[in-house]
Amino acid sequence: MEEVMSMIFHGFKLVKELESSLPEKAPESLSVSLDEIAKTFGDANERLKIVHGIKNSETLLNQSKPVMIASGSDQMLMQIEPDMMQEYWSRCGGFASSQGTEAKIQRQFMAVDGGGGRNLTVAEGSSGAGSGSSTPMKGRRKDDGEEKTVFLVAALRTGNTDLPPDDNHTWRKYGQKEILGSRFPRAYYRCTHQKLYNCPAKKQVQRLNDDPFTFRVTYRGSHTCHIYSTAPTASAAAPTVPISYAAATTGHSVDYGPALLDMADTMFGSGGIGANMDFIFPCNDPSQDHHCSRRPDDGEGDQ
DNA sequence: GTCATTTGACCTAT
DNA sequence: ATAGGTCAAATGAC
Repeated sequence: MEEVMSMIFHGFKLVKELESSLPEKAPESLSVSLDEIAKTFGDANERLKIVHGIKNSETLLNQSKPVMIASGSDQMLMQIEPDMMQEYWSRCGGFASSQGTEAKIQRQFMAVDGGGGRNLTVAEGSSGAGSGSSTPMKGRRKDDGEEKTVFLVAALRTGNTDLPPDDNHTWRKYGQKEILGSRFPRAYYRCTHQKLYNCPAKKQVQRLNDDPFTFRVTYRGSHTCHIYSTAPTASAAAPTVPISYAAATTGHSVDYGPALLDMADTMFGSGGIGANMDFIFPCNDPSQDHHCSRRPDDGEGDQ
């Protein structure tokens, strides 16, 4: 299994390298790079199937509820189980939204995919690249050009089901509102360190109408805080839920196999889109600024 | 006492 | 006018 993980992370590394050199990439060279990336994930996929005796990844999707990740700007795409989400959170310490070059790469893959791939979800809106504005304006509308990333995240099925999975950032709830046409209210969170570090990161959490066990989590803005904290996500309302526990209590598989398989499948194995690595492994990207991911023993509030 | 959550009011975009 | 997003006082937990 570690070998598969290694292959997949190597694939991500290749994607990152491609991303950074994209502007000056010749078409031939680009094609070679894409082939290499596709082969890496394809190999990982095949290896997974061998290791887990998997014949048809579709059946896995019926066994474990995935997490969908989408970009509000570019209508995309990813489906990952909660434990995988935790994995990349922990590796990257945060998330970032697409903009600029990454968005271009993404669109290229959208074209390759033809838009007919399975496991796709369409994110709301079509807002452009984020402005990162921290203008203290009340009641600003959701599609005002600020960057936005949408996740569909499986809720816990036992314990406190009101909590979305931990995302390695600390949030303070500042509002809740009934939304027209929605059975469930939308909760508004901002970064715990908003005041102290003027961190503009925010997120909204809302249950889906047709699936109360799935949260739609919308992230806006980037973390600019450079502090770690211990408070649990979305909630000081409950004790910190260990990552593994969160995954286990969802009733979903805690085995990386199916998750990685599907990830690879989605991206490359079955016409997936896949170049949106910045949604999934945004780390090492100097243009992104998430530094306030959680660390076990540091308490830092803003009040 | 400190800090997070709740919730009604307010502000702004549509 | 309405809906979505935010503020801030009240409240509760620790």
